[in-house]
Amino acid sequence: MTIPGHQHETGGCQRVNTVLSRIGDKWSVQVIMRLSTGSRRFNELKREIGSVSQKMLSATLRGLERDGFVSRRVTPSVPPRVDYALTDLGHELLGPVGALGDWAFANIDAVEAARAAFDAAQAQG
Amino acid sequence: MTIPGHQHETGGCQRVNTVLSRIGDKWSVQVIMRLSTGSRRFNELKREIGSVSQKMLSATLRGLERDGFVSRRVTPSVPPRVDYALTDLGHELLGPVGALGDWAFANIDAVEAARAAFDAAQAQG
DNA sequence: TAGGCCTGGTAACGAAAAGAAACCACAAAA
DNA sequence: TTTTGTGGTTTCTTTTCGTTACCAGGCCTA
Repeated sequence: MTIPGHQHETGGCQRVNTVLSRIGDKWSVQVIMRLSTGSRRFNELKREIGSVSQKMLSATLRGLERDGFVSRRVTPSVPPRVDYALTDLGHELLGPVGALGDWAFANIDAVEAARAAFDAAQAQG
Repeated sequence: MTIPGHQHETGGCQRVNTVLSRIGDKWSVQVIMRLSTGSRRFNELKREIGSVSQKMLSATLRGLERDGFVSRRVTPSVPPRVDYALTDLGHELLGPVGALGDWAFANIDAVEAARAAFDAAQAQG
């Protein structure tokens, strides 16, 4: 399979998917977008995002760190201080992710209208 | 929060996330990419993707249909024939999704190297 | 005529992941 | 002395995922 205008084909999708699944994770996107304006501490991120649990935030940050998108800097004070920031790779990722976010933002009304129409058709049908 | 170079801010993220989470789903991306070259029947998609279960494929297609990205056309023959195709909105979505896929494809080596380095550091530390 | 295959799904069940809440050590503040 | 805050981990519950079996109903084969 070849996607028109895009150079990769299906064979590479297994490896690419491991990257896309990270980006698709809602917590990862939230974290990346917030770190785009500067580094944050663990609880700063938690407070800003609000609805994320500590467990999922730490797992998300570890995943992003493992993939090389986020750096983790520990200051061994009391209480301990941990700062997270985007790496260069993370900043590059911000380009296509931001474009997707902008598209979603621009088309959210169309999507929500489609949802409402679908739900109405289901309820009536 | 304002993302540099992007016009949306955090307040809209709840609604936008409902769109991004759909894109993040690996089955949705697979389906969208395969439908980019033309319409497919249910079992054509199932055979091409290979690893997807019927349950998840039907759930994915219903979600994409609900969001207005995919159209579903039923031909009441025996056996019944159901064709799925991208809508105009689905084709538009292909742009930013393809860009993200290209970025992931171009940077997969960097990501995998970061993963290997992280795993090695964990095993040794 | 009995059995198996094809279609596009749905129902039931076990496994895996996500989410909520409690707990940790330690120090500063109240 | 009780509370607050740090960055998590552990435990338990709920939600989701994946596998398997099953459906109708006409086709083909033996």
